[in-house]
Amino acid sequence: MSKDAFAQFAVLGMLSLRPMTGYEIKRAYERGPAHFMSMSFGQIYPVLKQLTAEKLARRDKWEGTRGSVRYSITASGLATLRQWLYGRRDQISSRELLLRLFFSPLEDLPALKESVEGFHQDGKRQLQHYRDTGKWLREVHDKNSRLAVWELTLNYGVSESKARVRWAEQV
Amino acid sequence: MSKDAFAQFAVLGMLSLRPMTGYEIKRAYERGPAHFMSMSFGQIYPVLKQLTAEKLARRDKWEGTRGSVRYSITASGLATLRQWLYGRRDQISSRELLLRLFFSPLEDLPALKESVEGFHQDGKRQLQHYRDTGKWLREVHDKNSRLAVWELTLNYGVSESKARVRWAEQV
DNA sequence: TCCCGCATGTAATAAGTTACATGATTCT
DNA sequence: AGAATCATGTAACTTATTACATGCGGGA
Repeated sequence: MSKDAFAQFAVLGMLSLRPMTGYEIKRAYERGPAHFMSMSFGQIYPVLKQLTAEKLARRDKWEGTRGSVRYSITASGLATLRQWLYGRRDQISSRELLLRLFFSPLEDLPALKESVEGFHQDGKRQLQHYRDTGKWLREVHDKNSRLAVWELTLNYGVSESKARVRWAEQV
Repeated sequence: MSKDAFAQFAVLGMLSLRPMTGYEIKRAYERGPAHFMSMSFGQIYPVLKQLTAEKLARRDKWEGTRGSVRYSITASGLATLRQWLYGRRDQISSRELLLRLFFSPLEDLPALKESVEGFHQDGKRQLQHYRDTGKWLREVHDKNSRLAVWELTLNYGVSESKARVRWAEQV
C-alpha cells in the first residue's frame, strides 16, 4: 500500500459494499457521492491491478457478459480498509472524512466520532484564525484601500468554516 | 498564454499590485490570501520566465541586495490581466472568483458583479440539486440501511452550498 | 445496419508539491 | 561561529483528468 493510498481506499471501499467491475465502481461514484468524490478510469483500472497484486482484492471467477472483470475484496483487504477507516490522523480533509463516513458499516459509525470531532475542532480553530486575521488586518492596514477586498475574501473562509462546524455539530 | 494560465494570472495579479521578486510573491500569498490560494517556488519561477518571454512582465534593472531579481508587469500584461478579471465564463470556481475579487482595482469591482451572480446562481442550483437527490434517495432507497450515511454526506454538500449562497448574497 | 451503452486499458497532459542544490546576508 | 532568513532555480514525484484505441452486445 505504498502510494496512491487514497485512490486505493476509495476502490477498496466500494468493493467492501459488494463485488464490482471497474466500470461499476465509476458509475457507483457518479450516482453516489459525486458531490465530494469522483474517480476516472485512468485511476480505477491501475488501482485494481495493484490491489490484486497486493492481495487486497481478487479477480472473481465470474466472467461477465462482455469480457467484464469483477473484483472482490479479500479478508486482508477488509482489514486494511478498516485500519484506514478508524485510524486516527490529524488534519483530515473533508473529502476523506466524508468517504470514511460513507463506507463505515452502520454499527461501527461511533468509532468515527473522534474523526468527526477532530474535524470539528479544526474548523473552529480555522474560524478563530480568520477572526484574528481580520482583526489584525483592520488594525494594521487601517487606511489601505484594498482592505475591503481583503475582508471580502476572508469572509468566504469564515462562511465555509462556519458551515463545516455547523455540519460537524449536527453529525 | 498557452498553458498554466491560472498560475500565470496569479503571478500577474501580484505584479499588478507592485513590482516583486519571486520570493516576495510567495510570501505575499502566504501572508495574504493563504486560505484560498498558495503558490510554490516550483510554480512561480518558471511562470516568471514564461511571462517575461511573452512580454507580459519584464525584469527590472534594479538588482536587489543578494542577487534577487525583481519583475514588473508590462502594459500588455496589464491588459491580459484585465481580460481575465472581467472576462465572463461559466462554472467559475470559488478559488478563481476570490482571486478575481482580490486583484480587481476597487473602482472596477462592479464589473465583477456578473461573476459573483453567476457563482451565486451555481450555488443555488447545486443546493436545489442536493435537495432533489435527497428526496429521490428517500423515495427509492427507503429501506436501505445505508440511507442514513448517505444523507449525512449529502448534508455536507448542502451546508457548503448554503454558505456559498449566503456569502454571495452578502457580497 | 448503425448507434448507444457497456467495458477495459494506456498515454498524454495538467497542476501542484516536495526535495534538492546552491549561495548570500543578517542576527544572536 | 552558527542559525535563520533571503533568494533562485531544477528535478522528481503525486494526483487526477482527458483523449485515445479497441471491441462486444442489444435495440431502433
